[in-house]
Amino acid sequence: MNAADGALRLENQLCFALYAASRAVIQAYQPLLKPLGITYPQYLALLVLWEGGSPRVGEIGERLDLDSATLTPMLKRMEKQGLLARDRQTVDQRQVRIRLTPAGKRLKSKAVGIPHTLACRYGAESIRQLLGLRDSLHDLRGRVRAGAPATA
Amino acid sequence: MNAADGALRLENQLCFALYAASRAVIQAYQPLLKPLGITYPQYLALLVLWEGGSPRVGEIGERLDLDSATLTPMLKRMEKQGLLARDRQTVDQRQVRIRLTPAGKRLKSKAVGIPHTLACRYGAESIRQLLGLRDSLHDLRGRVRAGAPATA
DNA sequence: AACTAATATATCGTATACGATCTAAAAGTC
DNA sequence: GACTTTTAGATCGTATACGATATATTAGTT
Repeated sequence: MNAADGALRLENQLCFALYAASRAVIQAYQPLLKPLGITYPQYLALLVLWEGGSPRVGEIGERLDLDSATLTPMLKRMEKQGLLARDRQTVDQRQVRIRLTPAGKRLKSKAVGIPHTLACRYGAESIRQLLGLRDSLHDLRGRVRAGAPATA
Repeated sequence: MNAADGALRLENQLCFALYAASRAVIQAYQPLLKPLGITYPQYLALLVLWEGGSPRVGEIGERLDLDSATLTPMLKRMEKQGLLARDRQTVDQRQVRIRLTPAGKRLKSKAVGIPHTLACRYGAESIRQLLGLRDSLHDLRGRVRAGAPATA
């Protein structure tokens, strides 16, 4: 019943609110992604690829904040599903470019309705609120990451 | 370049803002949790246990939104580390109660400073903003979960 | 009491995450 | 040009998540 109890209470933690909300939203995507045969992280990778171009593994990683330890196996699974191809470059043989197959490109048309469907499921009073929340989260991420390097 | 492109742009997605911010914040916890020898989900379970009592696996799961498939292995790891004990009840042999060992209780004193340290790392202009963000996230989680049952 | 339904965990399989390390190739240096 | 450093991915080990199923036990029904 001391002061620390309030500070350590689960529901008071911003981190838990984030963790729980993130998982809840990802679960809300499941019924929409299952018909497409993809997982939520795969959907994020496809969002990057649908924007065009043939990014390298590392470029996708920069967008999603994921490293090759996560991306390489995931991209290989997507390759096996026929959604994309992984081409090791000849100019710089360290690099691997990712490009969508026709099947991967076709999925985009099936996905266009997803953001709107989810926006409805968010059930917010106003879109503006959701946009504000989104921007606050991007800000928070930036501040937390900025504070990360102990050498700064 | 049609309207759908904006809707499918990665940075426009609230879900991605959540996903990325959640992972960034969890990573910010790592340097603080490593000295305690625990992971972030284990820290969340300890927050529940430090509140007192000997909750069942399912009760911890209700608080954290996690099921036994995730909790049972995690709690077993924590048991092996000597942080807690898993007692199958004799009254109802299906139930397993979790109670902290002295070592598990001692960890609390090492953790009391963590929320404050993180609050600083969030680098927000005001605490009020962070509290507002936290509450918005809890609201969002409630709305998304409420919309989940397709039979409702 | 025998049978059925519901409940509480546990287990299994698959897919992330991520720190640490490995490998190969490119870049920089003397 | 041989040597060192850096870089891009890949691999390994461990720890979550979570849908699906299994197991054991209790509750409910007739």
